[in-house]
Amino acid sequence: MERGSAQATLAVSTVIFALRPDDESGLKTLWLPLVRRTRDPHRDLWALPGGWLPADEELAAAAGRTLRETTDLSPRYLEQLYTFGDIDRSPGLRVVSVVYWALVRSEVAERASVGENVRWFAADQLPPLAFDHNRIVEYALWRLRTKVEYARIAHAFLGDTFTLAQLRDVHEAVLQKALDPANFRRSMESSGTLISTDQHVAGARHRPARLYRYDDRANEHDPPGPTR
Amino acid sequence: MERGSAQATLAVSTVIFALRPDDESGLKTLWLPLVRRTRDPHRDLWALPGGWLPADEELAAAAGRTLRETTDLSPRYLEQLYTFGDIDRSPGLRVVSVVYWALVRSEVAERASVGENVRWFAADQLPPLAFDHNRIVEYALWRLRTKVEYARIAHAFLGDTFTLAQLRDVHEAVLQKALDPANFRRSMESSGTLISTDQHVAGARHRPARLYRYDDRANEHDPPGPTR
DNA sequence: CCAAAAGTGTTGAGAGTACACCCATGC
DNA sequence: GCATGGGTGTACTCTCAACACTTTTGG
Repeated sequence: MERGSAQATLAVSTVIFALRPDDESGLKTLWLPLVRRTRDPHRDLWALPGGWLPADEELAAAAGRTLRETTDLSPRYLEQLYTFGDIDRSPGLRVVSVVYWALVRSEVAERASVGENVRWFAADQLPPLAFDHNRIVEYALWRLRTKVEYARIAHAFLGDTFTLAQLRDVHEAVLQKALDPANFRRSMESSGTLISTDQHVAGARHRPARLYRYDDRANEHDPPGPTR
Repeated sequence: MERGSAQATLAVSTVIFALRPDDESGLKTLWLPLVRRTRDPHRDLWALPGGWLPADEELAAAAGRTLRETTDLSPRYLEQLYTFGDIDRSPGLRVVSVVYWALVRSEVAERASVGENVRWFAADQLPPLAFDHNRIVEYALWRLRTKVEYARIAHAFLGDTFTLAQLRDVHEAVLQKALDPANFRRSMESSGTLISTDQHVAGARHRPARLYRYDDRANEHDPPGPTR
């Protein structure tokens, strides 16, 4: 097996999700940051953050780095999504992109740096993007919504402690449907991933809500993923 | 974004599963073909079939081609598994491998070509393999066993028509546990992926079993995968 | 008739859903 | 008090596992 002369080029891109209140409805929806391309191909179109893979950098590290470079944020969740490598996905050059998807904290994303060439978009109202990036985002959205282990995912959008209402808000925003508060409480309590604290949130004109914490030990068991 | 000088090299490998009766127990178990490395690194160790990615070949096509080259078989199922790219996974050279997993027909795999440098191994009794290939196979096994849409997968191991007992055998071999025939029948019948034929299999000293066919239309709906 | 697997019926446990209802707070 | 969301109780449906039972063949 000798390495052939004609080679494909390796890139790493990241789909970064955050939860932000919609400007009009106020409901929380999924947003993601895109970067404006400053050169051809697809100059001036919006695209996923990413870049060529340096030979001395791990794949996930490259994804996390481009995430920090474009948003000044650190990922709370980062996972490989898929590798896209269609021959004609980039004009002229054969580019194979290993795509990651990441979740970042909502509140932090509010004050995240946005410049002329970085902008946040509502995930389901994207303009036409460069390359096959619309398809990639669609697939990332599908993966997010059909992911079984919601526990880690929902937690990635929240702070260290949170109320069940906040957690339910996250689930509702991701799943795009209302959840019964009573049943949601029970299913969370029986999932074994939550630790109830003694703290409560006062200040609202109703009964104070108890604060919960995520149980990190819940991760130690099952995940037989590719990275161990 | 200029392409850096130091580049990683792209390879495509495939984990190929077939169902064969174990030599001793006679029970069906998962087997996979490996190729012996004829050069360094890891000369003489067994490894997954694969090779460098030609710039003019699609990823899945490269996976299917190496499958045919090593086994003379055509894949009945082929899906991208994961992309492995740890810096130190190959000594000396930075290699990023896009790994696919495939299923082939059991009976056909029986008479598949095996030479000095190709051999079939029981999937859960592998020797130490080259590179990180043990880890890759482990992950492929996990994906196979936790895959939700068993319909397509189990069908990939069978012929065009099959009895419910044969289909149940496949499920039992993959899941490594016995299934209740009555309940299995009902769950299959209600899944909407089977078409019952009027044919029956005679010759056994018990009631003849009806033959079923897989309903290809069942695939047209849901799959929002990365490839459309 | 007998063994063996095909195929049917029935039951109970558990998960998920809908919804009525009580609790504690700010105003 | 009253509105509001936090939190509890309960009944209903549906899925699934367990298993008794009937059917149809070969020997």
